[in-house]
Amino acid sequence: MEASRQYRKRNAILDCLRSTDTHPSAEELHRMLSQSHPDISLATVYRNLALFRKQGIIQSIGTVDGMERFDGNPVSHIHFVCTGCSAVVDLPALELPGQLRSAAAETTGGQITGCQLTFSGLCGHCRQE
Amino acid sequence: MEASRQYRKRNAILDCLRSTDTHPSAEELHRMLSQSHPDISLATVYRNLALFRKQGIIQSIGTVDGMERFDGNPVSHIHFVCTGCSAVVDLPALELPGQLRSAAAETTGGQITGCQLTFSGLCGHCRQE
DNA sequence: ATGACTGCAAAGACTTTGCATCTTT
DNA sequence: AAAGATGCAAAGTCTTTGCAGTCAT
Repeated sequence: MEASRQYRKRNAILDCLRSTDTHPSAEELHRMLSQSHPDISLATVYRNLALFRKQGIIQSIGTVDGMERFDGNPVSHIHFVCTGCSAVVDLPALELPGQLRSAAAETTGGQITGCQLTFSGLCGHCRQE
Repeated sequence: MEASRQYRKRNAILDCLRSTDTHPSAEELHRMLSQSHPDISLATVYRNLALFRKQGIIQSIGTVDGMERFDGNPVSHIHFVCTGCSAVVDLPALELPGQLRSAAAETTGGQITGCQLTFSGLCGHCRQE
């Protein structure tokens, strides 16, 4: 399709982020993309990540070890960050009580637009070392 | 007292952080301290914040607008971040259900050492603009 | 003297931006 | 021709670090 050709790299970035659960940084994403798109620029990755976030189709889960980490799933959910290897994993089985969110909304005046819950600790792999 | 003279600035930094509820960045803290300690260096602020955090007597509440923000209260608690002015405030009335934490511990293998919950939205002041 | 803390400036790391180029319409 | 996307390199920010100087023991 002609129309999509203009966005080949943009789409590749989004697809790549969506196809992984490692919550990569821009640089990690760039490294992953380099295999299929050897000429992709790190600046393009940064630019498109910023665009996607502005569009609300991805989310940033904050800074780990000085690097911003991204999640292709824009829906708020709970994460676990390993303090040893900086891995970030989803905890899909857990959910924040809606009551807590509404309590926060009440306290702050009713304008909660986002929330982020992150647990931290040593992952199973790092625990063995 | 002689012994404390060596730590005058270190203590001043900790006191300053503990005496505010604005969750300042290193630079904001430095600005605040400049009034009472005109010769204090930004590097000293950074160095001591890193030390305090390693000691566990303060905590970082993450990066807001590219700058790390600190909390003189080392006990984990819930925060609200304004997406307009980047203000960070405590929500002391709220508490994370212990059940959620234990569920996370179970899922990850029992090694949860920290957690951080942050709500975001527009603060009352920014809402009026 | 020795160990510890600090200021200053340089270095480092991550991210953003300007500009020319290339592609698509 | 016009609009949009990208690569490259430079610039920008926040943070850390090396080193010399100072203070306390």
